[in-house]
Amino acid sequence: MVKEVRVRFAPSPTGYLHVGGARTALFNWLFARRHGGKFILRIEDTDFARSSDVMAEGILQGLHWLGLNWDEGPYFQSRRLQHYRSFADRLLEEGRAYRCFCKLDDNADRKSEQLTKAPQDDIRHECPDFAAEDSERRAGSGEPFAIRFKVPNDKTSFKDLVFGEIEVDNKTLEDFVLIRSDGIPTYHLVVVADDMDMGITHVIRGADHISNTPKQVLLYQAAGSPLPEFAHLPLILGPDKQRLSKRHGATSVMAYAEMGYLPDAFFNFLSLLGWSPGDDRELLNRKELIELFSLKGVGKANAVFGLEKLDWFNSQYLRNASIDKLRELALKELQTAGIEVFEVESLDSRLELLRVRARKSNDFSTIFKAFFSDDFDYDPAAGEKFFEDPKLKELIPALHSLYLESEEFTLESTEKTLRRLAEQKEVKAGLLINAVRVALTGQKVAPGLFEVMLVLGRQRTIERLERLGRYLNSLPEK
RNA sequence: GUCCCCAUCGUCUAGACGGCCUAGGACACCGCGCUUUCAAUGCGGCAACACGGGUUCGAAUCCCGUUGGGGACGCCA
Repeated sequence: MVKEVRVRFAPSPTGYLHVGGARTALFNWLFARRHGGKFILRIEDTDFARSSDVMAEGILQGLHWLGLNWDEGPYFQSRRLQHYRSFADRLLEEGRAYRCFCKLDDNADRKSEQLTKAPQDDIRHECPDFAAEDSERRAGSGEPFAIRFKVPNDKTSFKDLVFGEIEVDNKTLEDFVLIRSDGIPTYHLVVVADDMDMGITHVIRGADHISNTPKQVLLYQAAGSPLPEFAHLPLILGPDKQRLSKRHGATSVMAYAEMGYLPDAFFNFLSLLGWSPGDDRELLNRKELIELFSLKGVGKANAVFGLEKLDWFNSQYLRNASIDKLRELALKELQTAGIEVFEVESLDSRLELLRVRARKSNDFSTIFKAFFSDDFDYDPAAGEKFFEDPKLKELIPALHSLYLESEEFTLESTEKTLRRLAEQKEVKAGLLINAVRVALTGQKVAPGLFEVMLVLGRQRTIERLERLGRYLNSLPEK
């Protein structure tokens, strides 16, 4: 019997769930589902200063939105502090770690210093590894200390399922801190302790953790524990190939939810960032994705997060959504926008007309507002372009009365009526069509005009023509 | 600066064993058709193996170097 696959997503609640984190969570989820394993959620909140419950909540919300349900957790590291202490104490006893009595301030600016400092071969921590008795004595006297791991003089390597064999000389590793002087464990210690405790079989995370991995490998070895499999995912960059940041616009997953992207579309799009099924398929639902997912399909090169294709995916999902789903989406969007929808009973026919044209669900409350509410404005640019002709002042009322009086109101009849009028008045049908389009939809682009009429109904069509008539008359003479 | 990693169209990518690649698909873009507009759709087009050396009968695929990019170097995660 093969060991059950157990993977985890371990965000730190110091920010929202961002695109990169979501992709990591997504791959972990896919991998777990593919292998019938467990997807575990763990909140890495040992940085008390920067962590917050609000952020943790936001991350959970983002995962929910994407449909990334977890099987265990969320575990909060802040509630497991005792656990980590004993791990560190054991390393201390075994002489694999030592107390560091350096003053905190001495190290505060270490980072900036390091970047400007001349190259140095050995970046090993300067704090002496005191003799055991000495160390005990100082600790006993209440002197504050941190616990550092004693990096052995050797080389450390591990196999990465994506990047292959990676080896570093331990000389390039500092004696990193395991327990801070305030007693709180650091990242390296807690990840390893938890991953061991939770029986994580595959550590799937961003490539920014590659250079952290040797330190963690050392910890596994010190603990005498077998290594999990590691799989590092290439990073997601902004269009300028720089690390994705607020400069690039929205990086929070929930921001995409608010912009009107569908979770399924976002899910699909994200799945293809850094991974490929190996063939040309792109529109893949969750079930297919689960079946197809493999770490072998993960590429090594960083990927740029580009919005055009996301938009395309979204429009595809909008187009293919069931009418029930579409209605739910539109209603929700219109509600949040504070738009009161007329004739909800006949909503579906309008949605069917719009679905191929919609790119985001926000479109329903913006460019397609006139299909749901009588309270809409003419797009100024559209008016400028199509209301110019003075003949319209006569034509629109004429059309209005024709529609009012005609017996039928069908696709054919409405078109015939309009075209005949244009012919009689010796104007191009386009003149009327364009103006009427703006009258009915407020926009210069819309679905086929006569379909729009039908879907709005005779009554509304007439009312809107009337409205345009009044509007034209209110316009100052040229 | 040091260490690690990466490198196919503008973007996402296909490309197990080197020959099936005059490098495929998708998005975007540009034409044409359809058409009352836009979208959709049909057809067509533009567009890449970073560079230089090897290895080989043969390299996008292997090796080395160069250049470029990214990541990591915290008592952050």
